Formats: sequence, structure tokens, C-alpha cells
Amino acid sequence: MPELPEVETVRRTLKEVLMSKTIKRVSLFYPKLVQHDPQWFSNQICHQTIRDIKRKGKHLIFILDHDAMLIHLRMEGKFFIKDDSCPILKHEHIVFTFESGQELRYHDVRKFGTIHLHALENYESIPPLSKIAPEPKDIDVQSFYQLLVKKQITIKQALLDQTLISGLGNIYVDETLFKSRIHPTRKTNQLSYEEVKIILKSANEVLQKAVELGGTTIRSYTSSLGVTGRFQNQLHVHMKKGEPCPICQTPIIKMKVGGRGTYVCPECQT
DNA sequence: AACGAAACCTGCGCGC
DNA sequence: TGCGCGCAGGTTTCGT
Repeated sequence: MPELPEVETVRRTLKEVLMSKTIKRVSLFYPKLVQHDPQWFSNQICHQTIRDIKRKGKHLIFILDHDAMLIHLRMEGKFFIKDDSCPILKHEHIVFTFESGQELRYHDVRKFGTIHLHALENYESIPPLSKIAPEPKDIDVQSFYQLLVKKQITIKQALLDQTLISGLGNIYVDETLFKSRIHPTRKTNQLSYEEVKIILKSANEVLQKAVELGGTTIRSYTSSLGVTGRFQNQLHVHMKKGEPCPICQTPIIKMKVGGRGTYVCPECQT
């Protein structure tokens, strides 16, 4: 479920509930989720207290007493808060039990999510966070343009590349490029400075609005933590194949760009 | 360096 | 009803 707005929504909700809670026990049902020795991870994290919950790009960052736990939701990761008396469901892969008896449960049908644990002193300077580029709001046009002009990839691929710009995923890239009136297959080194400026501005506006509305909920019947986003009502092209473009009424087409399903108005976007 | 395909997983909707 | 295929809000890896 996660691009920046969804992860930010989860972050805010979790922080509300979990601040100052102390972890009493960890139950790991799908060991591959954690990128460390399970026993070490479990020992390390027990008795630490959640001091803050932050985010960088699409990564959630749990600030503990001594370590930072980095969680990436990938395609379908979700969190639920439950009581320790509730039965464990099929797709709940790790459960953090707090001293209060409340539990934080990670649910992930496709098991693509990842969890890293690194010391507070160095977690930002080592993978996975060290590779993550700034978000659109923190990137200046000049440096992004310089980056793009050196490459010969499609603008869609560039915007999906978290080492170039972070936070955007398939939905918000489509919406950003529609708003920018730029075709997703345009090559990055063919874009003008003005166009790059428009793309960054659009990305900002799209993300900001989506965060405001709690993200986008599509194709996910159960929303995590009872959080249901409302940005799906603001989508212009994503998932709109065959529907009229809101600007020119031309039917929206679906194509493949960089292996990803991509929605575009063939008239407006050039 | 760039591209495509495959991998990591599971479930759903569609056409036959 | 059942089966096979394609597809899914992400990212990495591997071969060309």
C-alpha cells in the first residue's frame, strides 16, 4: 500500500498510539522479513521503548532507546494494533507485544516487506537509508535537472528511482506527469529546465494533497489501522483506462513503461 | 549505462 | 465450476 502519502499517514497514526510504549516481546512468524539473525534481533529490541516514529521516503523509522528499526512496506505491508488476546491471522508475520498488552502486528500478504535494525549512531549513513534521495519538497530544480540531463532513461523511470528522488511510486508518478502535461516516455536528457521545474512542482502538489487526504486507498479492502485514504477520488489518470481525460475528454490509455502499468492522456501529455 | 526479464510472494479478476 | 494467465501502490538482481 505504500507511497509517501500512505506511509506518512501510517506514521502519524502509529506515533499517536505507540509513543513511549515499551516492547516486551517479539514474535516472528516469517523470519525472512527481518534482515538479521532472528534471535539477535529479538534480544536486541526487547525492553526498548519507542521514542519517536519518523519517515524517510517510503521507509518508516522507529526510534528506540539505542536503535532505529527501519520498516519498508513494499507492496502490501500494513500495520494493525490489536489486543494480545486476538488470534494471530494468516498474514501477520511479526508481532510486537507491549507491556500494556497491546500489540503492533505487521500484515503482508506478499511478504515483500523488510525490517532492518541499526544503531542510532549510524543508521542514516548505511543502507538502506543511505541510498535514499531527498523528497520532491527538498530537491532544488537546478540539482535535479543536472542529475536528469546526465541520464538517458524515461522520466517515469527516473521518478520511480528512489536514489534520484524519493517518495513517489506508480500512482503518484502517473498523476504528477499528467499534471505536468509530460509524457512518461520522454527521455530525461531531453527535458528542458522549465519542464523539470514543472515536474518537481507538480510532484510536490500531488504529494501534499494526498498527505492531506490520508493517502490513496485502492484495491485494499482492509485498510490498516482503520485508516482509509481519500485521494483516490482525486486521481485523474491512474486506473482510468478508457475514461475521458478531465481536460480534453480524450480516452485515457494504458501502456507499459519500464515494466510498470502506466496511464496517460495521449492528447494532453507530450 | 540502459533495457528487459526474472525474482521475491500471494490473491484476485478475467476469459475460455 | 475450474484453469490458466495477467496483474498488483516495490525493489533488487542478472543477463544482454
